[in-house]
This record gives sequence, structure tokens and C-alpha cells, in this order.
Amino acid sequence: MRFREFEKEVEELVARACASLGYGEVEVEVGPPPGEGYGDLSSAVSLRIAKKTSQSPADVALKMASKMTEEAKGTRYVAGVVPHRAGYLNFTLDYARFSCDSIGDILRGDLGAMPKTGRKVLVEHTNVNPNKALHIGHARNLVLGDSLVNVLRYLGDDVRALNYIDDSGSQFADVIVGLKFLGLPDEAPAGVKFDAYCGDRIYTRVTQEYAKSPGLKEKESLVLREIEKGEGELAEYAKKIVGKILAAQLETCWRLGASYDLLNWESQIVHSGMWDEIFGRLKSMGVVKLESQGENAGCWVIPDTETGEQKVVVRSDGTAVYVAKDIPYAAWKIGLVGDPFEYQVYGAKQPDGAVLNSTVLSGGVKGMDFSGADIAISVIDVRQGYLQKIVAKVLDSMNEGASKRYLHRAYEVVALSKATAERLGFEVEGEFAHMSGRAGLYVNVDTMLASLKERARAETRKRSLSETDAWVDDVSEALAISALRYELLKQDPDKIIVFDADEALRLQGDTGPYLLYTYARARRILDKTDGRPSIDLGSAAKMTKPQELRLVKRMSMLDAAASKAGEYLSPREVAKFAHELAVAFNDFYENVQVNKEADPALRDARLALVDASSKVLAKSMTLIGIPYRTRI
RNA sequence: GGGCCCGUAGCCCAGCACGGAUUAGGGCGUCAGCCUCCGAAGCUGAAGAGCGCGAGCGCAGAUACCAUGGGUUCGAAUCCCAUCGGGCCCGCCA
Repeated sequence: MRFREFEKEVEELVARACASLGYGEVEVEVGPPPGEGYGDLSSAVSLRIAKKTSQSPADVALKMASKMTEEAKGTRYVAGVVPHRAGYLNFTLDYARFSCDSIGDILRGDLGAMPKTGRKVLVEHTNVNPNKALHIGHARNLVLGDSLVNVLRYLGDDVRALNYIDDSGSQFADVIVGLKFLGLPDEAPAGVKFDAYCGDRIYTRVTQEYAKSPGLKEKESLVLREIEKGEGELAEYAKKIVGKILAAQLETCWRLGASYDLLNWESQIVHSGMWDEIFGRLKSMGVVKLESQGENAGCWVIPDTETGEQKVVVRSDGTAVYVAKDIPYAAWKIGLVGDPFEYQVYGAKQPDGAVLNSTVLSGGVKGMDFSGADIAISVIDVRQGYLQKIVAKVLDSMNEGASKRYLHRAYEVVALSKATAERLGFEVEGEFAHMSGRAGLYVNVDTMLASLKERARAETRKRSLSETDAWVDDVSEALAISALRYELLKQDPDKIIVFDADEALRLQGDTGPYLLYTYARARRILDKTDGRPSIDLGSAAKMTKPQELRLVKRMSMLDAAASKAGEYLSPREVAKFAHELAVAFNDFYENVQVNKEADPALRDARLALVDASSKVLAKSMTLIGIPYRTRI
């Protein structure tokens, strides 16, 4: 987008000035000025040069500015260079030209999406154990991962979204225990989703029963063994149940706007033989060794040379531990092993129309080009950091530098506020309580969305008395999704989100609905006009109000926000951008008349600005998976 | 014992990645305003970041201010070290 071009011009000006004034190689950096009245872009190079050459920063700035003023005339967007007495160089934008170009680009459909990079990226996210409904902690994972997928695609990467299903773990096995050995029905009661039924009524129940009757716990290992074997009546039954749970979970995922390209199954990774191959290689390379003494005697371990500790990877009974299932998956992703899988269409329609595939061990097609990515990103909560590090270390030992291509996007958990946890019937000592699926302490996404939707519905109905119920329903759904996604995305991933049910129901202030409202406001202007959005250099020059200029400038920074999001694997940069753009638009809206403007050329230019900025807002919302409506 | 993360107004957060220009921004809440004017899910203003008390004032203000104390620097909310408080991880569970 055009702001980046302006930046480049400024960087070149500065670099040339440094060279011609004999300052030598200086790292040119430009950034946003601290506030208005300091131009549109600033550079502190003069401070650095002053230090190097022991001159006063103001003098350096003055010299450089006078050098650049002449050259600036040859640029497209740099209107002027102003030295500041503190030693900064401030550059101002030629707004007429800039507005004309920026708005023109966007109206022609150029929203800053980048050309293909050729980089193949896998993003693994969601990964909910198939034994319960998604709770709001899972939603944080999904929102982060799904938004990241969108952002990276916008940045030109070839991205596949992966969802890993742990269908051979104890959490899932416990559901089978409940169904098979506690005699619980394998149909959910009317009105209850199957995933919620399994999580809320079976899994928690089985956990309680384990405490009461120790014999039952043996059934868990029986189920695990049968599942691992992969054949027989119990295994077939488990397969059927996992499919039902997954289908219910995916409904929620899709409702949240996520979509996936591939489902990976833990059971298939185990059966694929990848681990045996990798294990063999690790043995011959001496990365793992058979411990002969101490408490790990009889186990294959990875020694940590720094701490002297060991991580067991194969138990003394010969079975592989959890990380040993993660290692082949990771190696498969970045192409350190051959692709043993075949692929089949999973057969359900996703919201964005993308085809969802599933791995199979036989009966599918080969060579779907999922494995062997340049970069693999795993969105997994911070508690798995240690294990992810071990995985990365093993990858490095298989292939020098491999861990640079295997990235863990960690994020902190979602906890429940004291008030919310207590309302669920739990006693809380501190300020908040960690969720626990086992204990039944969590807030399901579907439940939360239902509450949000009801609140949104009441508000929407109040404002639109003559609309149909279907319309109100659609809008309320969009508001509910936006509220939840924005809430989970806007906060720093390193910080725990303390979720408070009341607080989260807010539809005002810095929320998702603010974005929808702003978009609808903008579209309203375009609906109500007789004019046509159009712009040329002459009409662009008539837009001189600070609110107009701020809006144009902000709008042209979407690509910069997305780049930052991609660089730091942090899509909330886009959420922040969307919010800032919405603020800029509302400021414009309150202070600048569009349809009442008497000068038709200026009116049309403003219409063009409204059209363009609303398109950018919509695009930024799409990147973070927030739906928008022309009216709400 | 080892490691990771967090600590910014009553509450929640942004700013920290690359140290700089100032009133350290925003939301919630509180108080006061704005719909004969393109949608009030919006916007504007005030109070709120140190100390004291009769809670509104007073004291500060070459400046005090981002948990506390040091350090680096011409310059620190931002970098480094230590300390305190909170959370998490370190299993032949997954």
C-alpha cells in the first residue's frame, strides 16, 4: 500500500543525504512521529550521527534537511522535510497525491495482499481432545491459529491449516469407558450437542467413578490398548464415537469461522511406522540411548547435555511416550521423513468452501503435498513449551537447523474469574481459577455464544423493530462471533485471560461489535447518497481536514500491520489495526459531512474515502475472522 | 532445585521486539454533556498514575510517574542484574 512507498522514499532520501554529507554507513530507520504536528514520518538518524561525529543533533538535522529538501521534489509523496530542534527529521506527506493514489488503489480492489512468496507453511491449531465440547480456552487457540492462517495467506504464503485429533489418548478413552463400562447411553439427550454431552456428563462422571472404584481405571488401559491395536469391536466402536464427537466440535469451529485443510489423527501417526523409522535413525545417531541404571533403567532416553537430566522416550515395556508421537508428526511436517499417508476428502462443507481432507492409512489418494513444508507453526498453549523444545531439539539432531523451521506459537491459558467460577459452583482461593475439564470447571464456547447472541439479539431487535427474525438472528450471530473472537485475540498472548462471563458480554467500547457498527455506519453513508465515489488529484486536494487525512493515512497501513503480525506470528496486530481504523473512521464521521457537502467534487472524493476505508476495515476484519454486515 | 511468563489509574488492557521529541494512550466504571443534523452499539469533556488528611482540598512538582532496588546511557515504562508478588512447566500421564 502507498504508505509503505512513502516510507521507502523517505528511507532513500535519508540514505542519500547521509552518503553525500559523508556520514558513511548509517542504519536508516523511520517511524511514526510521537504525535501530530511532527509530520507524517520521523527519523532519528541525526541523533545517531550527532553522537558519532560529536556534533549537535539539531545541526545535523538542519544540514540533512536542507540537503533533502531539493531532492524531495523528485519524489512522489514526500512534500517536505522539517528538522526539529530536538534533532529529529520530520517528513510530511503530499496528501493530495497520496489520497488520490491510495483511494484509487483500494477502489480498484487492491487491498494490499502480497504476491506469492512460494513459501509453504503449515499451521496446526485447535487440536481439541475428542472428548468434550470446545471451551473458551480452546477458542483462544482456534482464534489465534485461524487468524494467523488468514494473515499469512494475505502475506503471500501457501498456507495449510492442520487440526490434530488425539484419538488414542486417555481423555478420549475415558469417554469410551463411560459408554462401555458405566452403561451410559451413546446418544445425547434432545437439545444437547454430542460433544457437550461427552464432556459435561460422561468424562466428568468417569473421572468421579475412578476415584470411587479403582477397578474401573484398568478399563481405561484396556480401552487404550484396544484403540492402539486398531482393530476389534471396541476399536471400531471408538472410531464411530470419535467421529461423532469430532463432527460436533467442528460445528463449533466452523461457527467461529475457522476452517481447516487437513485432519491429522494421532492413531494413524502411531500406525504409520514413522516413529519406528525415526527411532532407528535416532538410535544409530546416538541421540537416544538405552539407560542401563538408575530410575530410568531399561528405558530409551534423550540425555540433556546441559542439565544432565534425561527425557524418557520409550518406556521399559517398549511403548512410546507422548513426545514420541509428537516427533514423527513434526518430522513429517517439515519433510524429515517420507509421507506415509493417503488422503481422503472429509466430506463436509466448511464456511469458506475450502475442502477438508483427512489422512487415511489406506484407500485414499497419495501425494497431496501436505508434508514437507518450509515452515511448520504449532499453536499450542504455553504449558507445552518444554515438550515442544524437546521436539525441536530432536529435529535439530536429525537435520541441522531444522528447529528454525518448526515454530511453537505459545499462548497463555484462559482462566475463569473468581465470580464466574463460583457461579459454576466452585470454591476459589485466589483471584481466578484455572479451567479443568476433568473437574467440570469450564465455560463452553457454545454456551458463551448463546448468551452473547441473546444479548445481541435484544439490542438488535430494539434498534430494528420492523426487521424479520431471520435478519435479526443473522446479525446477532455475527455480533456474538465478533465479540468472542475480538476478546480472545486483542490481548497479548503472553498474558492469561481472566474470563469473566459478565464482562465478556459487553457489546460496547473496545469490542468486536464496535468494528461491525463502524462498518455499518460507513455503508449507510454510501446507501444514502446520490453521488458516486470517485477521486482525482483535484478533488483529493480538497480533502484537507485532519480527520480526512488521518483516515487516509491509517487506511494505507493495513499491509504494514499484517506484515508485523506475520513477523511476530501475532495476528492481534491486525486486530489493533482494525480498531484504530474504526476509531479514525468514527472521528471522521463525527466531524466531516459527506452527503451534505455542497461541492460535488469534494463530496464524491469523501464518498470514495468512505468506500475505500470501509473496504479496508472489512478486509482487516476478515483477516481476524470477524464477520461484518452492511447493516446491523 | 532448574526453567518460562506476568506485574502500567478503582478494574481490564495498549505502549516494551529497534531506549529518545510529550499531557505514559485506550476501554470498563464514575461525573457532566451531544440525536429537528449521513445510525447514540457512537462522540465530546472532566476526574483518575506521587504524598497527606476532615475526601475536598492541601502539599508537591529542575519532573514526581509504569511492582521494588540497583546498573548501563547524554537519555529507561522500554535494555541488564537482583529482590518481592502472582501463574505455569520440569512423569516409564496424555
